Amino acid sequence: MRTARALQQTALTLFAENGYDETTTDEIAEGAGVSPRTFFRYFPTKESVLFAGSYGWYQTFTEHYLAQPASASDVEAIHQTLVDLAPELAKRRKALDLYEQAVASSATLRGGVQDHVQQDVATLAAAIAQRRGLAEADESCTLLAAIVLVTYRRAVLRWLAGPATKNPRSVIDEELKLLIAQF
Amino acid sequence: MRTARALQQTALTLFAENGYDETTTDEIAEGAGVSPRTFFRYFPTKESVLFAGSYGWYQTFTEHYLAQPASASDVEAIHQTLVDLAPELAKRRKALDLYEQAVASSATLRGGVQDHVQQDVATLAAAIAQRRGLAEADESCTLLAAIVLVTYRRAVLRWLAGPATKNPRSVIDEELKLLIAQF
DNA sequence: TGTACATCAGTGAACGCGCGTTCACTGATGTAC
DNA sequence: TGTACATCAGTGAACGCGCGTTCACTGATGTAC
Repeated sequence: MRTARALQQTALTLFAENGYDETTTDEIAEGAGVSPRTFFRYFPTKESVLFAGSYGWYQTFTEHYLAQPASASDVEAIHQTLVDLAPELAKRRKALDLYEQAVASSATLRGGVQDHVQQDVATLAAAIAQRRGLAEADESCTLLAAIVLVTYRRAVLRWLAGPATKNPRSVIDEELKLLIAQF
Repeated sequence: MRTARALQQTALTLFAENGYDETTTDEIAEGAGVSPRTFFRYFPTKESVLFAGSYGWYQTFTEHYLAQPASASDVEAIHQTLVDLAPELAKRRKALDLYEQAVASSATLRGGVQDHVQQDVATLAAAIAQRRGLAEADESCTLLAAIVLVTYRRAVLRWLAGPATKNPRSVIDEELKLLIAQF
């Protein structure tokens, strides 16, 4: 497992520095101090080394979301949940920054990200449905989930683009405010 | 140019039928009745054969959008514009259907689509800014553009999933209604 | 009308490259008795 | 304490595959004069 971690770290750094397409699996293996063949012992594809271990975020989202007071509207509850989780986000800033640099470097990766986002939309939609007292997510829940994720992702990218000292909370507040003001 | 068209048509059909990753450039060339080498005379990459010629939509969008009455809100004006262009959309249903089947078959393609969507977001944001009397798009314009495109893409996919006889307008109306009801 | 030349769509062959697979191996660590 | 065996991380070599490139060519069509 130490080797797997080393491969992931090396890959993340090289992808961010030199670009995903410009980085070969051989280079990653070399950087991690193992033979080229060993890479494929741990990761079935080149892409999977980047996405491994990026789960769990939206599970904790669901927990916090369902704990919001019933008096809050859906959008208010989502907003408050994102604010609750902002400190957690701040902790992961460095890794997220490398990750987004890697993603920015390659259309292939953006495809993979999109697939993960679709998963997250489904998770979020299920949480919204549950809070609304529905058995399962309908089109309305899914639409809201998709919109929220677009907005949230924008907030994260804007936060990463700014100074490292800035709190993510203020960007999240601002983005949500912009969202509500559209209607 | 006849050859280019033949390659595009063949590619679209093969991608939709057998999947993008499972289709080789050699097969496309063979289907179009030319040698394998000829494919790369017309398209620099395999991906580009799918995206070639999918421009212009958002230019006509901008025209119609700016012609909406000033009394309409941004969202109302966008809604009306999409309704205006619905017949145009209906005409292209067959091609769009194949295109979306192809996209659904491959993560690589979804990456390319995402890049095009980002272009469209910028175009749309510029149009919104213009209608608002701004010199250039600010964060608010870009956010609205991104949200609208997510919503519109959902509408198109839902329309394609339904019976071929159905008018896209009703799905667009419904989706926009769902959007507004969230706030 | 005929000759010379230019242009341009399409071809053939060979190759580089990087991902991912297959098969058989080494060498360290642990476990049974 | 020592021997036999199992397990498992990591390796080496060779290969298939498909994208995309490079270089030199053919053969049809058009144009100049």
